[in-house]
Amino acid sequence: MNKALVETRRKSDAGEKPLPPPRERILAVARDLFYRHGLHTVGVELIAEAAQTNKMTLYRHFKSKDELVVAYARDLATEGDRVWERLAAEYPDNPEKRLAAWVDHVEEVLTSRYERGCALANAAVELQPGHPARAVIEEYKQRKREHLVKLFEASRYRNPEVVADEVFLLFEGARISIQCGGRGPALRAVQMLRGLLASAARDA
Amino acid sequence: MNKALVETRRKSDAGEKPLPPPRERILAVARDLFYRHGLHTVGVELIAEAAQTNKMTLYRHFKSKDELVVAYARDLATEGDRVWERLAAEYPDNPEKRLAAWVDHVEEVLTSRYERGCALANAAVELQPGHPARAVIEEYKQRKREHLVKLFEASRYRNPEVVADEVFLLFEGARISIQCGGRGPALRAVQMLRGLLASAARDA
DNA sequence: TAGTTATGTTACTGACCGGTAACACCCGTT
DNA sequence: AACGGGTGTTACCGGTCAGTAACATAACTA
Repeated sequence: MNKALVETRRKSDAGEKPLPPPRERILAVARDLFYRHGLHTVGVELIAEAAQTNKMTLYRHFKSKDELVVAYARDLATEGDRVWERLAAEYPDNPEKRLAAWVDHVEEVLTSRYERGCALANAAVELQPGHPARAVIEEYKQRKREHLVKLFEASRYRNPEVVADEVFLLFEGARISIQCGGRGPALRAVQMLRGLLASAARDA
Repeated sequence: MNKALVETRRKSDAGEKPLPPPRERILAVARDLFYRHGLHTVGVELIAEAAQTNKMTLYRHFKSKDELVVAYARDLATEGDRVWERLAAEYPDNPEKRLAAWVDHVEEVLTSRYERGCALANAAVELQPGHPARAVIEEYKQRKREHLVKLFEASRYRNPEVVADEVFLLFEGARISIQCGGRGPALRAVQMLRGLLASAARDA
């Protein structure tokens, strides 16, 4: 009995829903494994098998492991961007509500039981300075900060850049602290954020 | 000509100062290389050679690479503890000055050109949850937070735990952000810290 | 000087991992 | 029915790396 037959039957059998294309499966698995175990400890073969495929197919979609890592980073970055798009769509004319909704989102992230820090920051730690994925990561973080600055501007905070940086640092600190500093400080970050939004100086 | 002779002569020659014992050299080199390039990308052989010794001697002092990593973490942790001891010795009766001196120290760290994030946090990112070095790291971060809490208590801040957490998170966020978010927010962290110390509610 | 301990040297193993070749197979299209 | 693109399978290469064995040599001590 050929393994290929088994897999194939699985795909075309009536009861089973068809799998997404291999590239998507690989990226999905990479997101999970890279995040949970780190980039260096997870091999391509493991990813391929967990994605119910094999190394060859993986290498037909990604020229190298490094490129898979870049795709991984891009995937995370676009997902992060989508959060901001969603917030903008939900509250197109109310930056303050958008801000509050963002904090709610932050709360969800920080209280998730699976939180192991920001996946992009973790990846940056593991990658040499010249690695192509680092550009993706740094651009994303820049965008994120810019989103915050604009939101504070639109909400008429008096020092939008300063407040944005403070919020940015609190969030980043909270995420990294969950991994190695205990949950205590991180859980308090949310109420700090809310307090900061409420008390920072604003123009009328 | 034997390489051993060269090394030996180097040690006993008049002009050259004697090297510290191998274990110290290895740890010193490990600190440098692990920090700059990460735990996984640096091999034991590279460390041994950079420490002007060899793999065998390394393995006579450290049972395994994992144990070397633990020693590395311990080394970093004790150095961090020494900062607090130094501050306590310099200002034994003035917690406010100790706090200000700590912020000065933070400023030095954050503005160093070689900053690549907190070495212990970076290590935690690279290590599986069960790794023995993680306990070292987590205990250190706990101690650090406790130091801050006590300092804020002694300085009669009204909510020492809250302020300590905020300061802690700002610092952690700043360090990680230097690596992947640009220096902008991180550099602003110091003035935020000073502002926070000045404006937080206090008794008396 | 003899003996012991720490270190240097060389060479090796065994495992893992990134990446590739060659071929067989399935499926949709024409 | 023939074709072609995407996929599965197996086996392999070359390199790297953690860890060890065995022996030689230095440094220290009694």
